[in-house]
Amino acid sequence: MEIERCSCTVVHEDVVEKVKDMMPEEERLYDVAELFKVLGDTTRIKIICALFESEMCVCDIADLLNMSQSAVSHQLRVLKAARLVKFRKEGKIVYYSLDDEHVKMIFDLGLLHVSEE
Amino acid sequence: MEIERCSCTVVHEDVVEKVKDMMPEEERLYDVAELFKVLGDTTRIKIICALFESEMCVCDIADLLNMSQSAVSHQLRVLKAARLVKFRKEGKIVYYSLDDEHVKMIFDLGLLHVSEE
DNA sequence: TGAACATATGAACATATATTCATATGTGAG
DNA sequence: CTCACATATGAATATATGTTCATATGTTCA
Repeated sequence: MEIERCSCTVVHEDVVEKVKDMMPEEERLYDVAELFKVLGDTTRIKIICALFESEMCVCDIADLLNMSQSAVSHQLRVLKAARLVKFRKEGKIVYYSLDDEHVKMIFDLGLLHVSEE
Repeated sequence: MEIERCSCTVVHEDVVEKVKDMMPEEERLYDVAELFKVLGDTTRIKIICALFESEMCVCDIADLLNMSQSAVSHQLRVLKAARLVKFRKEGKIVYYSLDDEHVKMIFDLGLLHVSEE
């Protein structure tokens, strides 16, 4: 028993077929969405934006954003999982920096989009 | 009475100051995060990806993604609010297409990032 | 005008997620 | 070894958000 999803009778089947062939794999699309989801949070965008300028330790970031150390650490974890930031340890201090060159480009394009008009 | 946000004593004040000067306005960062949040959903990414290939009506999209017309319409509303898609009406059919050239570039960079290794 | 249909929308519900709080881990200094 | 400190993490809570269901809007055609 099939669930009726599209009640419309006039579907442009040729278009749908053509598009279906061109669509990347489901998993790829999921991963891309996941990446943008990570970028889609004010706190994380601020962290990334800060790291454009300089590597920073967790305390620096917490101080800059006026947030708790814990909250920052949690978000750095998410950024790290998305391979957006990397870190180096110097004694007990952990310095975070950007892991990727694309991020700057993606961010700039995003900024451009929201800045238009 | 001030809430203690960063309990750390060793903050690199010079770095924090320098970064603070370089940070875009709070509002801009909020908008950028908002844009990526819109891109950060599987359904919406699929819709955008489909529209790379061709304009489509709501029914086409619902059929392609095997989703309800209502769910698709709700998501198109979000995409429209973010100025990512535009539409034209032809009788009772509404055709959606991409509103922006950046989106393709942003998407491709995202795809590149998640495709690496 | 009225029926059929494509799309939009509001409310409700279920799920995801960001921050807080408490605490654990790991490192350097004495 | 022990204390102080920078960071990480788990559980809990509050909030945001995607989909469904029911229904409204608007257009075409008879």
